Amino acid sequence: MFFCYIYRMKKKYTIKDIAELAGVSKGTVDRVIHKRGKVSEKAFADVSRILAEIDYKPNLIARNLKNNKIYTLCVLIPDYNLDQYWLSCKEGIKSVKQEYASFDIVIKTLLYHSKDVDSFLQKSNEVLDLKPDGVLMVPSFQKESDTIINLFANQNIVVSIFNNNITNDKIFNFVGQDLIKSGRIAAKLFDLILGEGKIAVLYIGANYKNATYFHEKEKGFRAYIKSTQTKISSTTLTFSTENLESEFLSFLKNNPDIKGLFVTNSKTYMVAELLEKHHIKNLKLIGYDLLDKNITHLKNNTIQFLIHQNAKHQIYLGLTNLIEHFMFSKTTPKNNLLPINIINSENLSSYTQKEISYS
Amino acid sequence: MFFCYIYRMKKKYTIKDIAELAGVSKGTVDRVIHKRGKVSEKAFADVSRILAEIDYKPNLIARNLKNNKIYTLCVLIPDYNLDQYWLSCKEGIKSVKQEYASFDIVIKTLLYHSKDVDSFLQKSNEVLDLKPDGVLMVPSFQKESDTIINLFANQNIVVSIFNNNITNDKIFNFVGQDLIKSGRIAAKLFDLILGEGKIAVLYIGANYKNATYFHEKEKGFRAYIKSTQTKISSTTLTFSTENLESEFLSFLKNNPDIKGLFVTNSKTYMVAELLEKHHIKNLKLIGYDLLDKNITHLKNNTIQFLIHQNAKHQIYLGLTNLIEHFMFSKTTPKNNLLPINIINSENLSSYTQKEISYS
DNA sequence: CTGAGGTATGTGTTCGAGCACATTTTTTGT
DNA sequence: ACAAAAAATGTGCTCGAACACATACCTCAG
Repeated sequence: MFFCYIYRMKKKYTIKDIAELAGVSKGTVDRVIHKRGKVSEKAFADVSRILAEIDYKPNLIARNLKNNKIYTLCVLIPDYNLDQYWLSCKEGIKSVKQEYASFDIVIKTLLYHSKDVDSFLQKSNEVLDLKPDGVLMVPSFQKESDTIINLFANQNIVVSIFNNNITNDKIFNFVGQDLIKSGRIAAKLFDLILGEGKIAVLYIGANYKNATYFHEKEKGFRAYIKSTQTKISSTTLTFSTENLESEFLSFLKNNPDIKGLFVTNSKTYMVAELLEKHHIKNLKLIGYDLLDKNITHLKNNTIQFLIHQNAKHQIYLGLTNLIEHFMFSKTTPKNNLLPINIINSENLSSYTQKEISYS
Repeated sequence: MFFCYIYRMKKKYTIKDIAELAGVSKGTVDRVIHKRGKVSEKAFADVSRILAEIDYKPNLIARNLKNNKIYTLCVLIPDYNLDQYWLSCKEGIKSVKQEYASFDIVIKTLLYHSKDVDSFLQKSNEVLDLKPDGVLMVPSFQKESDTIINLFANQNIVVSIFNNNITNDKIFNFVGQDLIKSGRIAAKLFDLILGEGKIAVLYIGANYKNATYFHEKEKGFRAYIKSTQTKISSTTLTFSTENLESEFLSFLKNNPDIKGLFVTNSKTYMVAELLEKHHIKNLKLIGYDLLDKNITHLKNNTIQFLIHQNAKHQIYLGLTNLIEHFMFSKTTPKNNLLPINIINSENLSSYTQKEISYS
C-alpha cells in the first residue's frame, strides 16, 4: 500500500492513508488538517497524532490543481524607457513569464516616472483598480509608498518591494542589497588597487527623493576607511547631470590630489566619458551596474570595477517568491539580501551571457 | 466558459476546451498532442491547427499529478569528509531536499575517494544497482567517467555532471564555470592591484588525475597576459602538500622578484599559513573557494581575493535541473556556465549568509 | 418517546492530463 | 454484399486535496 517495491521506496502518505490509519473518513482528516472544527476531541487527537507521527506533508501538486485559481500580480516600477538602470527589469519580468507560462499567472507591469510623485500615485491607484493578488514595487517615494502599501494591505493585496527598503510591517518580502556593505566594498577595492590617496565619492543626477539610497553607500565607504588603518581618504560631491562637465572638470583642477572616483549609481559612464574626452588618465573609477555604456568603459579600462546590483535578478526573485507563496504556500525570508558582485572586464561576460547551447 | 469575469482574465485552455473547439473528443486531442497515432489526417490537422492557434500549454500541475511517480536521483561526488572543497555540496543537497520535501523525490548520496579510481568505479556500480531515474556526478576520472556515463545511458538513467566538464554526448546537462575565464580573472586582478611584476602560478597537492582542470586556469592566466599590454608576467610551479613548506620557501628565496601568488585550487590557505608563519609581507595572494580557512586569511588580508566556484550552487542547480526535467519536462541549457564571483573581505559576507529573518 | 436541532462523520465531485478500454466507423477480402 | 479486421474516436476512471452536501449520531425539550 505505502511501498513501491520496484524501487523499494516509500511513497508519500495521502489523506486517504491517514483516514484509514486513524479509522475515520478523509473528510474528518481534512477538517483536522485545516482546523475547520466540527470534529470530536477523540477524532482530532487520533488524527493529529498520526499526522505528527508520519510527518505528513500535503501533496502541493494536488492542492494546487484543486485550487485552480488565476493569480494576478502587478509590477510597479520606474519607467525603464527613461532610465537604463531599470531596463534589465524588463528582461527579469520576461523570464518569469516564460518560466511560469504553463501556470495560470498574469503579470501586469505599470511604469511610473521615477521623479514624479503624482505619476507614482496615479499608477498605484491603477494597481488598486486591477485588484491583483500581489504587488511587487520599488518604493521610490518613502512617505507615499508607506501610505500606498497600507492601502494595498487593506485590500488583502500581498506587497513585496525590491531595490530599496523601507520599514513597513505589512511588507511580505524585500529583495535587495546591503548598501552599506556595497559602499565598503568600493572602499576596499580602492584600498587594494591604490594603496593610498584621496577618493571622490560622487552623486550624479541626485535630485532623487530617495537620497538615503546613496547616502548608505557613502556611509559604508567612510565606515571602511574609519575601521581599517588604510591610507585612503575621501571627499563627497553632488553633481547634476546638466552641469556635470564644467563642474566636474573644475573640481578636478582644484583637487589635483584625487586618485580615485566612486560614482554611487549607474551614471558612472558619464564620468568615464568625460575622462576619455579630456584624456585624463591615472584616475581609478569604480561605479555601479552593467549598463551597456558602463560595460564599454569597463572593457576599455576607463572603469576598473562595477558593482552589480542585478536589478534583473532582484525583480525575478521578488516575483517568484510571490508566485511560490501563492501557488505552494512557500515561506520566504522577509529580507532577501543578494550577493554583491564585483565585476571587472574579465568576469563580466560570465554575468551577462544568457543561456548557453540548449542542444 | 474561458473567461473568469471577476478578474476579466482568460483562463488557460484545457484539453476539453480544445476538444470542443475541434469538434472531437479529448481522447483524440490527447493522441494528437502526444503523437500517439490512430488519428485521421483530418482530425490531426484540425486539432493541430487549434493547438497552434491558441498556443496551448498543458497544465503541468495536472500532468504531474497524474504521472504520480517517485523519482530517484543519485549524487556521485568525492567524499566531502576528506576534502573541505566538497563540503558545501552537502548543504546544497540539503537545500534541494528541503525545497522538494513535499514532492515524491528521493536523493541518495554516494561518496567516492577523489584520488582512488577503484572507489569511483565501485560507487558507480552501486548507483547502477539503485536504478535511479537520474544521476548527478563529478567526473573526476576522465576515461572511467566516460565509460560509466555510457553504462548509465544504456540503463536509461539521465546523467548530469558538474564542477568539471568532459565531452560525452549522452550528458544531459553540465553545471560549472569557464575555467579559462577564471584564470583570466585572476590575471586581471593582479594587473589591477600590482600594475607590474612576476606572479607564480601554483598547483598544490596536484597528484590529481584531472590536471586539465588546473591547466585550464593557467591557460587563461597566460592568455590574459598575452592579449593585453600588461607588465605582469608569470611562472608555473607544482607542489605536493607534503613538501610544500620547504619547497615553497626555497622557491621564494631563489625568486625574490615574485610579487604575487596565484593558487589554482582551494588549498590557498596552505600558502597563506606559510606567509604568515614566516612573516612574508608584500606578496599578493589570490586563490579559490570560500573554505573556512581561506576565509580567515581573506579577512586578515593575507589573501587579497578568492574566486568563488560555488560548488554548493553548482550541485543545487544540477539537481533542480534534473528534478524539473522529470517533473515538468523543463528544458535546460546543455551547458550551464555560472558567474565567476570575485570575493574580497568586504563582499564575502553577502555570499556566506544563509537566510535572513523569516519573521 | 419522538422529533427538532445541533454536532460529528462520511460521500461524492471537482480540478486537467493521461491512458486503458469501449465503441463506432472505415477498410479489406471473399 | 457481408463479415472480419483495422483504424478512428469516445468514455470513464485515476492521481490527491478540497469542499459542498448528505447522512449518521446525540441531546434535550415537549
